[in-house]
Amino acid sequence: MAMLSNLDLIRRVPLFSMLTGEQAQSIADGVVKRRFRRSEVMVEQGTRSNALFILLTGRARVVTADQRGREVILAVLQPGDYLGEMSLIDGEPHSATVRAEVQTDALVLGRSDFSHCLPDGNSLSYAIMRGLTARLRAADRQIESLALLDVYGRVARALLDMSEEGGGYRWIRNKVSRQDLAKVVGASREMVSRVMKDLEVRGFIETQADGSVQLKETLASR
Amino acid sequence: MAMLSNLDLIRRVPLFSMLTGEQAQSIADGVVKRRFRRSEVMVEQGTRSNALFILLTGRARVVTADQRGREVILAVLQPGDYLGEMSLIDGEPHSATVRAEVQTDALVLGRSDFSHCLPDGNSLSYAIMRGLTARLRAADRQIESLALLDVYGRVARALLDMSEEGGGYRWIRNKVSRQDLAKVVGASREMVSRVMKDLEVRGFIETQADGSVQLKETLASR
DNA sequence: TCGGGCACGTGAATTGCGTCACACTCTGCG
DNA sequence: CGCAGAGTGTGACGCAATTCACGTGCCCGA
Repeated sequence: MAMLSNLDLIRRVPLFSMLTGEQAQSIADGVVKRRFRRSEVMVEQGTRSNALFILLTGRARVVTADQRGREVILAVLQPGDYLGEMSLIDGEPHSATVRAEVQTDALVLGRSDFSHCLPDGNSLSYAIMRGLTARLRAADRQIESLALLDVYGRVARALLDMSEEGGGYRWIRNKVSRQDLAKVVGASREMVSRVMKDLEVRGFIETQADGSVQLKETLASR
Repeated sequence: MAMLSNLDLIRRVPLFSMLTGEQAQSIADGVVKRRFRRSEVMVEQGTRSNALFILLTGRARVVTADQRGREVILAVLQPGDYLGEMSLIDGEPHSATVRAEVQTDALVLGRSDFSHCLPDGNSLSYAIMRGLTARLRAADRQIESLALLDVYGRVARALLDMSEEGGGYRWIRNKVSRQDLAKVVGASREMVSRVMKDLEVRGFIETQADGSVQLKETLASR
């Protein structure tokens, strides 16, 4: 490809197709082009890179992995796709790792340049965006659970997710039926029953008389 | 609860907490309060309701179900949570059904009132919002697959999702390794191998010499 | 008050799927 | 050219999890 100015590059990106000339120029001034080698990590789960990456060429893979190294592919990004926006919107660390599958070029747009394209920090639409990214993070986590964990692990994780802090312990206040829990973790009612009995016998959880459940510290480990 | 004006109600909703008095009043004028009975359907998968619902009291459950009626619970909504925004943002039908678990009151905000709180239709932030909702739809669908389908079904669905129209057939152009496909559908490499061989033998798919794959019409049925 | 849902426990039979082990075919590269 | 490494087919085996078939307690409305 011939040597192109940043402005020319931006004009080829669908994400920016609606910008006026002035806006496009402003983006162009803030943008840097960067090349990633095959299998190079573009952003890493758990870290922050404070930038938006827009793929120009190549291909990248969004993955999460458990501690044993087993991977789940959440998405494959093509030229025109972008990444890193969730972390910019809510300020949390990246929820997944992105690795270049082949040599790929990307535009890098820093946090400050990106954020003055966003709606006002306390507007309704910004609140909606935050809500969407929160749900997307939860959804990706759920996909990982379903793909990598057995019913034991999924039930334990679901219990942790539903619980809230209170008096030094984690609690689940409103009683959840095992039937419904089964529909959350994608397992049979009977299996959830057996797993929860087991968790109780082993002392990981304790259901009170009023139906609420107390979670022991040790549950998080498994 | 005492009889409250719309404006008072809105002031209690976190989603609207940042609005100025003027903006809040404008929302208050456009909003209607509606009561749903226990187990009443608030929005139905596949339809459009062109409104944003904000829970005031009660509880609602977001579910998808397959044709055999087996359900997956994607989320449980509490007072302050909202629903219907994805359909308003991208104009597509609802991707899930929401049912009230108990009697619940909700504010209903019509499309037109909602949309002039959104960023300009052709702004960058709006493009980002569309991108987020698209990924959320895909993620929810993937959760449903993992929870309800066996490896056969998940592989078939993944192939359909990756394919694109071309010359009367659906095609997958860039060769996908079975190894990677396994990481997408959450199964073992060996199992994906066996399934794909089976799909080939039964005439659902046909891999060409160049590595691309042709999908037969009949695949969609299974 | 009684009966009929509805959520729940539990055992036994069944199976889908992961794991292991091994042989085979490519492709790129020294 | 030949070797190494990566992706792949395939059978055997074991186990995790669904399915089926019960019996149980409980709440609620007639």
